[in-house]
Amino acid sequence: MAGKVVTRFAPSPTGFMHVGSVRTALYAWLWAKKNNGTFILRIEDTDKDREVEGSAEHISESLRWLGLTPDQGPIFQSKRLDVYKKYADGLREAGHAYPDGEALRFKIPVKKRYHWHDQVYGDLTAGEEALEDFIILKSDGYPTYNFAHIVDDIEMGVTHVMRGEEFISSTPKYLSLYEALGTTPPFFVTLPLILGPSGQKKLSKRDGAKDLLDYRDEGYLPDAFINFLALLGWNPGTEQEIFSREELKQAFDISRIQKSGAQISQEKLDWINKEHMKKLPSGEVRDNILIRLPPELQNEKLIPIIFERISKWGDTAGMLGAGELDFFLRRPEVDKKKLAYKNTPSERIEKNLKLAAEALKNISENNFTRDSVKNALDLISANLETRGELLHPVRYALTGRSSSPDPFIISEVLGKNETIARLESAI
RNA sequence: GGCCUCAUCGUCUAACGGUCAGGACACAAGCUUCUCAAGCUUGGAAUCGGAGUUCGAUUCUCCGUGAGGUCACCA
Repeated sequence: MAGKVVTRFAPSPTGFMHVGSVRTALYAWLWAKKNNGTFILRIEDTDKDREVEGSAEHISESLRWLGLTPDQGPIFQSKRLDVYKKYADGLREAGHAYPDGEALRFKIPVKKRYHWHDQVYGDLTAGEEALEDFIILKSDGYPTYNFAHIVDDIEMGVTHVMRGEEFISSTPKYLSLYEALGTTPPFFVTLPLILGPSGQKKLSKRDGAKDLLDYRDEGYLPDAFINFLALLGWNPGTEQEIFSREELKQAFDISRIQKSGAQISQEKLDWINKEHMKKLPSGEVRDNILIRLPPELQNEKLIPIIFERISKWGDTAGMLGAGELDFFLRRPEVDKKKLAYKNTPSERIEKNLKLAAEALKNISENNFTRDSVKNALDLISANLETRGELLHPVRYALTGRSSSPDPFIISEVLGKNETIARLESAI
């Protein structure tokens, strides 16, 4: 197509952003970036009754988190009342609008059936039933959405209008307005709905849609979140699923946007997030985990143990909350029955624990590492029927848990003295 | 209800009218392990139904069915 691509994201400031609206923003941003175009943020604040204080800032912050930086904006419609007035006057003078009380109503020139082309849905049609003379300026002087968004899209040179499927049926209104204004409509890029987790309904706040910033606070990576969102209603046509931001810009294409609604899946999001986490430099992993650990657990050695078990930073708190790391903080309570491995008699368990303690005492304090502990214990278990009858009681004595990371690394973290003390306490 | 849109594994999805209907998440089993996690391997799992067009329909057409959207001085 000729000319520069201009897209916009035009939310109304009526609350927080959820996944559905962000996906629209993402696609508009991707398309603009892919084409070296312009991405505009426009706040459609023309309903002062429904407006929620702070939500415009909240929207900007959400976009900032995801790195969907607008090239222009935020532009507030409430500050452009003169523009709408000018257009409205023009329509009125041309006989395309007439007063209705304090309000101004658009006069539908011809009630007819409209056929138009959508970049995603193909040829669409909607009938005269959608065409009643509609309000363009409200009695309070503010324009309606129907009018304001079209004026702005014209004024701002928007080339691709991206929005949800719910706007298909009102498109005849827009087309008749474009006609009356003597303007060629932009490309319509209608996006499939995002469905709530419960079932088949459009995602909404009532349906349990989460505030986007909650995802940030749970410790998802912005690039992973974008990756996940992009794949919800679009696919690259290849089997690649993990995309960097740059790769996404390259690969994204309107022609591969899906028509049917997509249900959001936390599992897939977590998986994608983990895949992105694995690519992070170790310093970043370290910082993100340490910052979520209490002072007593500021230990580098815990990082790989935790990293392996989380799919987002916030899961660290989950592990803490579930007590999975308590044994690093204090000596566990040892239940004698749980010390046993399968049917191994308690005398054998006791003997094995003693052997373990003896062996570990022979390791020097500054060589008390995962490897040396493992070697020492391996020598003992080589003479046993199963490694379990040694390793299970050792692990349980150290942690008080029936499942945990391996006892070697735990020993290293606890240190020689504490490790041996716990073994002896269990004996 | 009128009008509009959509329809492939549980979920996200792939397949110029010709594929054993592919991949991923999730799930299950096995391997590895003392357990957990991770990793590797394997497996089950789908074209909504009925006509038609065609040598051949997931794919094109029609009719059903189902689901969703929309019918404001809300966006």
